[in-house]
Amino acid sequence: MTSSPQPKVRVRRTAENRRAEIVDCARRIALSQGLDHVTLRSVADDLGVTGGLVSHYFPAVDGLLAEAFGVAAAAECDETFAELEAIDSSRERLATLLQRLVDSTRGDLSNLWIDAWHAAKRRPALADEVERQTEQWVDRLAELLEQGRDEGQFHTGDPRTTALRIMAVIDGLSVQVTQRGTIDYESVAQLAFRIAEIELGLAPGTLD
Amino acid sequence: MTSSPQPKVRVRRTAENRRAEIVDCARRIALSQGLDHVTLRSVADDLGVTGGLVSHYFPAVDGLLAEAFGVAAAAECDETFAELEAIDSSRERLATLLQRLVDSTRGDLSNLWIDAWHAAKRRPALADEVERQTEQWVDRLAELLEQGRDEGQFHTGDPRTTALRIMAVIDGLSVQVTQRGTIDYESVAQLAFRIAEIELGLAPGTLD
DNA sequence: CCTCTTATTGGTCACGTGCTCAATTGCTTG
DNA sequence: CAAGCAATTGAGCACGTGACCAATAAGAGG
Repeated sequence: MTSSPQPKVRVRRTAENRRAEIVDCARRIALSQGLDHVTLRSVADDLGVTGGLVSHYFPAVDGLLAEAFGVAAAAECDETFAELEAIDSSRERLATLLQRLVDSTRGDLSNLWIDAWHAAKRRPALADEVERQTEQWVDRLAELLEQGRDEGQFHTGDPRTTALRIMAVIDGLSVQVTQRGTIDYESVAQLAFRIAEIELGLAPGTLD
Repeated sequence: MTSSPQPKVRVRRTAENRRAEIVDCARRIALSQGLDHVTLRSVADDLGVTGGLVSHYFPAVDGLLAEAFGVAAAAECDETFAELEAIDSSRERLATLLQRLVDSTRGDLSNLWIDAWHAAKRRPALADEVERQTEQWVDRLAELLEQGRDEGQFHTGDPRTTALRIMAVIDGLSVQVTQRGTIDYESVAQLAFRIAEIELGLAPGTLD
């Protein structure tokens, strides 16, 4: 029994919807298979459309990669800080933040960031987005620290510098988890808490 | 004036020599243009030979990448620790080591490590080499710390854990310098010294 | 109902990648 | 000097990539 030649059912969407769908698909692929696997054809195939259509919305892949990375990174950042709003104490907000960033199940995101650091060298749009998302994390963390300082819970000279340092440790941690899995992970994860405590003049163990 | 058809002057080398030459060329390209640019043809062209010849010595590029990265990383590690041998005090040895790792002119190496972290996901041989080189750094640093502890200069529980943490900060620093250049670099660089001092029970500023 | 915009197709092009292989040619050894 | 081994060539294959473009049809507006 041969199927009768199916008359192409073209689903025609609004430009807005289609574009969003493409970005979301790219984001999903980036998180599950790596940023390298986000390609005109992989996205098109996944969506059941033509490569040319993806090209229509994103004349250069660079733009698609940038946007896919952007939404993925921004989503994590937004979610994380949204969770914190329910917490009263600045100290506990920071503790929760670190706890989340140190979670070894964050592997997908860690991998994504490493992919982005690597690919950004030859993709200007992605490089811009990486910088933007990095700024976002540092700024919001610095804001949290400043708030805690104003409440008298933290003692830090420049909140931004401290935020920068904490994020640098998180980056090192990302490398750790992607390269060696969870081996030796605890040892390094504790470093994040320790450095935060020291930078903020807190007693050891305050943030665990 | 057209040059007369040069009768192919084939330079025929011993297998050993040629192999070493190939690896060295790959290393050079990896450091100057990134690991991605190390390809059968790029190496072959640089050497004035055929792609097939490179393939002859390295049946799979994975192996070539691994070896190129290996020699580059090992060279830095060896040189670094060789420099330290002339120094008497463990404390000064560590200070010099950190000073060197924190140097922002280390950009080529930082880039190489990031390339390697990224590519290792799909290249088993490279992944092994990355692990090996990482071990190498951690082990030798741990050895230095242990020695210092025996001399009564450092106070650390587990030297290996401390070494792991210091190297994690260096990794974070590598990301910093490759992504944002030297902006905010000093702030993060100091973190390396600070964390080392704290882990080893040294007074702040001892290592600068 | 007709028209016009544009989302969408399908096919193609040029390029770079890793890898293969038979055919050469230089060197070494008997 | 002859023979054989192995370094080296040169050409080609299969594949995946980003990009391009003319043709088509769905939907919106007059």
